[in-house]
Parts: sequence; C-alpha cells; structure tokens
Amino acid sequence: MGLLNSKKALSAYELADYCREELGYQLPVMSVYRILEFLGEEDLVHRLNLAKKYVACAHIACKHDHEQPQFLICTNCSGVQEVSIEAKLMASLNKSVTDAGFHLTSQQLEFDCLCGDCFD
Amino acid sequence: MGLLNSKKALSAYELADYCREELGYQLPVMSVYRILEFLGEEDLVHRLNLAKKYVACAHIACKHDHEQPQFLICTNCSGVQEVSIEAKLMASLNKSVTDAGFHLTSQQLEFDCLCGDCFD
DNA sequence: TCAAATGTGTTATGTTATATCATAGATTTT
DNA sequence: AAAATCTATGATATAACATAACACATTTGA
Repeated sequence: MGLLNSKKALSAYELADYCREELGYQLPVMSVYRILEFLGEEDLVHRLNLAKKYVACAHIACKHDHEQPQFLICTNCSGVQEVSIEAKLMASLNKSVTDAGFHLTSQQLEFDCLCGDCFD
Repeated sequence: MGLLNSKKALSAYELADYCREELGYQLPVMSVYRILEFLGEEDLVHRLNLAKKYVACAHIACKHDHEQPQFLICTNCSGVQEVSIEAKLMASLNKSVTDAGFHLTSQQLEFDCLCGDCFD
C-alpha cells in the first residue's frame, strides 16, 4: 500500500477504493484497518482523530528523532500539514490542562483549519 | 430536552435513548440532531468534534460575554471540562498555524485527555 | 381561500469502525 | 512426517454517528 504519497488524509475506505480502482486489487476494508494499525504502531502512519483519516508520516525518510507531531487539517479538502509547535508553547498548554485537573493523553494535537488554497 | 445537566458529553443517540428510557418520550434521532443544531447555533450546546458528542454550554446561566471555549475531553468516561486558554497562548498558537499557511476554522479547541478520576 | 413556506416524522442511506467466525498456511510438537 | 496448534486473512455482520430525501401537516400571508 505504497499509496500514502497523497497530500491529503485518506480514510480506510478511501484507501480500499483506491486499491480496487487504481491498482485493480480487491483489498477488504478489514485488511486496510489491520495494515493501518500496524503502520501506526511503527510510526509510519498517523491516525487523525479529528478527520478520522490517515496520513503517511512526513518524516518517514528522516533518520533523526522527531518531536511529537501536530497536525493542521483542512476541513474542506482534507489537506494536512504536519508541524511542530514550539516546546515552550506546548509546555504552557500542558500546564493549562493539568491546572484544570486533566492530563493530555497525547501530545499529538490536531487542529481544524482551512489550508491556503481553501481559505478565501 | 432539559437533560443536558450531564457532566459528560452525550451523543445524539444517547440523548434519544435517554428520552425514551427516562422520560418515556419517543424522540426520533433526526429530531435530536435538529434540536442540537438549533441549540448549537444559539451557543447553548457545544458539539465536540473529537468525541462526536454534545455538551451543554457551561455558561448558559451567565450574562457576560465569553471567550471562545476550549474543551478537555476524557477519552475514558467522556467527562468534559470547559476551560479558557490564555489569550497570549492562543495568539502564539494562531501564529504557528498561520506561519504554516493554514487558518484555524475555529478557536474552539478540543484536547483528548484523561480526567483526574480516570488518570491512574 | 389558496399557494407557498416551514416544521416534523419516517425511512433510507452514507461513513467510519469493530466483532465474529471460518479457512488456509505456517509452526510446533510428538 | 503426521497431528495439533497458532496466526493471518477473508468474509460477513453489526455498531455508532450522521445526513438525505420524501411525505404530510401546519402555519403564513397574499
């Protein structure tokens, strides 16, 4: 499933459709989910909870370690930009959360956005 | 549907179930969605995109204006805490986003968390 | 009063995700 | 090597959340 060369996030069903239509390979959705789960564990794919779609990690080819990624997701076209929020900013954010008695389950933050193309 | 006295976020289907089981009133799910849409426009209810559930606004009874709310959502029990992130922090965040060529569609941020009770 | 707009119920369908079970191939055990 | 077990995969069903489409009644208002 080397198709995660997409600029956009794709759902598991969209990936299955892609395999069938573009590659002529009939891949059950269950298999897509199983593959995505594996790739997620290997940090090769990120699951976007807000969009309920999946993207290839932008740093697959890099050798160095990475900070936790944050994602800007275009609600119009599903375009995704992987960014790093400054450590200082993340620290303040974490403080605000713990002050409220909660704990972030993940430093992988996601924000609903419009990308440059879809914004006016 | 005065039942949004819940500490937890509830889905439209959970609300329909509540009406049927607790109030003995058979309310179609479609109606729940239509009511939630209306209440959302009136800012009496917030839709949580991350949890796909709904909560009553924590400030229904207040008279003064409010900043955009942010939500801490317990992924374990659906408990929700409505907080206000400092303006300064939000400004930095907005800057990070626009620097990346994106635009936040909403200042209503949502964070997956564990609440105090569910955290260890 | 009649036509148009609005509201509500019903049914169907779409989208994302998980559960369950059977079978086929691989691996282990004797 | 044959039997037993484990694992991977496919197929089907179902769950949970959401929207579309249509019918019918009521209101509005010209």
